[in-house]
Amino acid sequence: MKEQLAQLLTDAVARLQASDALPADLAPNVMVERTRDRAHGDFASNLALTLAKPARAKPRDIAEQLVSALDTGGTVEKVEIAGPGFINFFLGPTAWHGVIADIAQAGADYGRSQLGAGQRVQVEFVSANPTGPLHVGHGRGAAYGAAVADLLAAIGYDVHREYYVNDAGRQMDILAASVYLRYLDLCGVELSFPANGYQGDYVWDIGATVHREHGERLQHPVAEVFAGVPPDEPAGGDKEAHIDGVIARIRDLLGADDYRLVFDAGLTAILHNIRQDLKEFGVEYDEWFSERALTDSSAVEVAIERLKASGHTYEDNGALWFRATDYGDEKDRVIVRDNGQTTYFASDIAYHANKLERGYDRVIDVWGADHHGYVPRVKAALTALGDDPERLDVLLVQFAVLYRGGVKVQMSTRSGEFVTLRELRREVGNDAARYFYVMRKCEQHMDFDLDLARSQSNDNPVYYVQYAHARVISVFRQLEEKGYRRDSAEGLAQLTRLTEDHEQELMINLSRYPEIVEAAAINHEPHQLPHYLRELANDFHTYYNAHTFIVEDSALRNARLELIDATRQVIANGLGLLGVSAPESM
RNA sequence: GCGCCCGUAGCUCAGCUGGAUAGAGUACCGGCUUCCGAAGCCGGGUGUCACAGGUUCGAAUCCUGUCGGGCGCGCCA
Repeated sequence: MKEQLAQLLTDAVARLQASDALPADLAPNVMVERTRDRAHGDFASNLALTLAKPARAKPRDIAEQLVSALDTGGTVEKVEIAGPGFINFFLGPTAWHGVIADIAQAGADYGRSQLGAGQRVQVEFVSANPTGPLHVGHGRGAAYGAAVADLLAAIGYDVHREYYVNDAGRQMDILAASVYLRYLDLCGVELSFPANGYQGDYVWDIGATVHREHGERLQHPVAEVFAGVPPDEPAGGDKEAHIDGVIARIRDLLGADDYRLVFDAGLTAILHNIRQDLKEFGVEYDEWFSERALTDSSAVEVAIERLKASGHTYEDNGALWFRATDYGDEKDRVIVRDNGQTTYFASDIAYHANKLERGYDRVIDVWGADHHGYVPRVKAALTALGDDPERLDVLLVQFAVLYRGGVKVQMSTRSGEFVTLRELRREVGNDAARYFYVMRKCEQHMDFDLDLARSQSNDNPVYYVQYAHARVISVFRQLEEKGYRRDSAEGLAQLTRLTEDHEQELMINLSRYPEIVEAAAINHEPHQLPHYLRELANDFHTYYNAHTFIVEDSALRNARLELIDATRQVIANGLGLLGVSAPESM
C-alpha cells in the first residue's frame, strides 16, 4: 500500500516536471508513512516539504500542485493537504480487507518476507565462558540474540546461529584447578581454597563426579600441590600469582593426560549444563565453535603470521604487539606474551578472520556492554588483515538488574553469589523471561522486575498478549458448543460487513505486522515486537468487549470470525518470533 | 583523565531514523458482566523531553558543550 502511494506521488512529480511546473533536475525522495493520528488519514507524505527548498516554492503550493496531478482512484478515497504541507491519504473501508485473506492464506508465514534472500548472516551470541552456569546477564544476551536471529531469518536471511566456546585459556585452567582442589577435599584432604578459584557449588559437583569415577587415584599430597606457590591474597600475597602457581603445580603432578581429564570433566559438565539451559529456554544453535579447535588447527598462528606480514606488529619487552593504534584503537595490544602464550585477543582475531572467511555477508556479535572497549581492537585487527570491518556488527547489550520486592538483587560470578538463568526461568517461567528480556532496546539498562514477571495478573504484559490469543481460541470453542460451524469462504466473501471502527482499527494494525517485523529485523530491535503485540492485543480486547462475534447473522458472524482468527494468527506469529508460547487456554 | 551507552509523566519505558497537539503501561479515582473467559473494557491528568547553545521550513530525535547515572580503559578472559 505504501509503495502504491509512493508510486502515485512519483508519477505526479514526473508529470509536473514534464509540464515545467517543477524543475526537471529534482531528485525527489518520496516517503510515505503511516499516520500517527487517524485524523490525518491512513498514510501521509512529507514530499512537498522536502521539495520546497530545491524547487524554491512554498510547501503548501507544491502540495496543491502534487495533489492536482495525482492520479488517484481505487482504494484512495480522499487526499488532503494539512499542516505545513503534508499530503494525507484517506483510504476507503474496503482497503484493508485484503489483509484478512493474506493472513488466512499465509498462516504461520504471514509477516515473513524475502527481503534478505540470498544473504548469509551469522549471529554469535551468549558465548559465555564454560566456567560456570549461565546467569541472568547471559539470559538477556540469549533472548536478544535469539530474537535478532529469528527476525533476520523471518525476512529471508540465511541465518547461522553460533556459540563461541572458550574452551582454552587461563580461565579454564582456573576452573580445572578449582575442580581438582574440590576433588582433593572430597578425598578428605584439608586445604585452603584459592581466593581466585571458582567457588560455586557446581565445582563441588564436578569434583564429586571425578572422585566417583576415579577414586583416589588422582590424589597428591597437599604439600606438593602448594609447594613453592606464592602466597594467596588473604595471606598477604597476590591471588593471581597464587592461582597460576597452583595451576602449574597441578599440571606437573597430574601429567598431561590426567590434567586433561580433570580439565575436560569441568568443561563437559558445564557445557552440557549450558546447552541444556539454552535449549530449555528455546534457544538453539547451528554451531558450537571451539576455541581449542582454532588453536589446534594453528589458525591462531596463521592469523598472527598474517598480521606480522602486514607489518602491523612489533616486539617489545619480549612480547609481540599489534599496532592497533594504526587503525584508531586507543593503544597497541599484546598478542603473544613474553612467556610465549598467545592472548585471548589473538584467538579472537583468528576467530573473526575465520568468520569472515566463511563467506557471510554480515557477521553479528552480541556482546555484553562491558566488552564495548573491545570493539575497536577487533575491527582494527580485521582491517590490518585486509578484511572489511564493516561486515562485522557488534551489538552491545546492557546489563539487566533484577529487582525482587523492590530491592536490587546483588550478583558476583566469582564468589558464586548470582542468580542463574535456570533459577530465573524456574521463578518466572520461560515465556515471561523471554518476553521481558527483549521488551527494552538493547542499549537500555534494564530493570527486570521479578515480581511483575511472575505475577499472573493484568499487570503482566506477557499474560495480556497471551490472553488475547487464548480468548480467540475460546470463542471458537464456544462456537462449536453453540452448534455453529465456521465458514471461512462465507466470511472472506462478507468482509464488507466489517464496518465498525474497532474492526477497521484491528485490520489496519494487522496490516502493520510485516512492517514491524521488517523494521525490528533490520534495526536489530526485537523490542518493537512486544510493543506492537501489546497494541494489537489491546485492539482485540477492546473489540471483544464492544461486539459479540457469535451472532445469528451468519455473514456477519463468519466475517468477524475471520478477523479474529487473523488476529490470533498474528499474535501467534509474533510471540513465536520471540520464543514465547501462544497458549490455547490459560 | 579518556572512550562507549543512557537521561522523556510519581515509577518502568515507547517515540516508526528530522515532521503535525510528545505517547503506552503502572500507580491513583470512578464506571462497565442475566450475553463469546473481568487474566478484559471505558472514562479521568500528569511533562522545562537533564541543561545551554547550534544546524533549518521544522529538533525529544543531528552537532557542540555542561551536569548527572552506568560501563570500560591488563603481557585477564
